[in-house]
Amino acid sequence: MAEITASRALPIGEASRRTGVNIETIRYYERIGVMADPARTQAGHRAYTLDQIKRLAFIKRSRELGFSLAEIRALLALVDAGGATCAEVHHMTTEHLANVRHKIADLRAMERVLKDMAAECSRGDVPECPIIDALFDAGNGR
Amino acid sequence: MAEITASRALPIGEASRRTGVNIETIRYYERIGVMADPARTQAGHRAYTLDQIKRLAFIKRSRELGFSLAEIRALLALVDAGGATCAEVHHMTTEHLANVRHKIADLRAMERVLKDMAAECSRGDVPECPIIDALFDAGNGR
DNA sequence: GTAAGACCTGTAGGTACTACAGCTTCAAGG
DNA sequence: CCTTGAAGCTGTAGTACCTACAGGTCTTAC
Repeated sequence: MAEITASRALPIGEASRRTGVNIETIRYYERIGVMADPARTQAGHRAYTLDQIKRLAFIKRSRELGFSLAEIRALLALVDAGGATCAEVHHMTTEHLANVRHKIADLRAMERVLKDMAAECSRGDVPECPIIDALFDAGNGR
Repeated sequence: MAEITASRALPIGEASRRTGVNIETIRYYERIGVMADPARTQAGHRAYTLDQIKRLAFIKRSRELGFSLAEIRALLALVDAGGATCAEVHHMTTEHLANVRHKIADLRAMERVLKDMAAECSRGDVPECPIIDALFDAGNGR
């Protein structure tokens, strides 16, 4: 539907549908300056070009990969400056990758402890619980 | 210092030092009702008992394991009610564990994609970057 | 006595949204 | 032509979990 290039300016609802980004979120991105202000119709409705929708999709994709809006802003600035060298982008990506790996390590440490705690629990209908004890004692044990 | 049991009421700074919880955070926990209001000195300074400090350590430990404050509130309510059955606590823990594992899976998916993107990048001093392309195209490709 | 440090309250900011309220505009049917 | 419902608009407030002031009081050590 509306695959013909003639459809130059799309309303926000269509932008949302095409990118999967919530309408309120699109307006939020505009407010904080991650998305440039789009053109407006006479009535004041936002009118998006296909390029702007591509940009929105870029943001979405980057968010899905865990980039912060600040990082995305920097990536887009690199793209816009034209002088986005591959090396710079690579640097940002590997930094972010290190971040993600750090988070994974943290979560895996949590996972281990939670698993062990749960394993020691009788699941019984009794008031004594080794999980609660563990939660209390770890603070003490230090 | 002050290791003798006679030290019954400790100021907030000492509570912070003993638990590793930031002073402002302790006050925040009090404000939102996760920590009960402590006794006060004549001057209005907070005076913590060792039990309250244990409770604070419990919250810290639980936060480190990724429990939300809402979950911690529920855990503490179970403890306080006295009827904290092991089964209930076990249920909350395994639910949270599932949550943690889900997050790990998400992050690992991110990690894979980021790693692959970075690997395809020449790191060169050139404006064409496969990372940027990937970020733009994935949104399109759907 | 005084000066540094610890404590107090209350408010604002940060991140990334989401959800209203209360209004205007557009599109289609009767 | 008019109405109705969907979609759009602005602006504000709420979510989670803190953190960081500002501007004051109190305690402690010299």
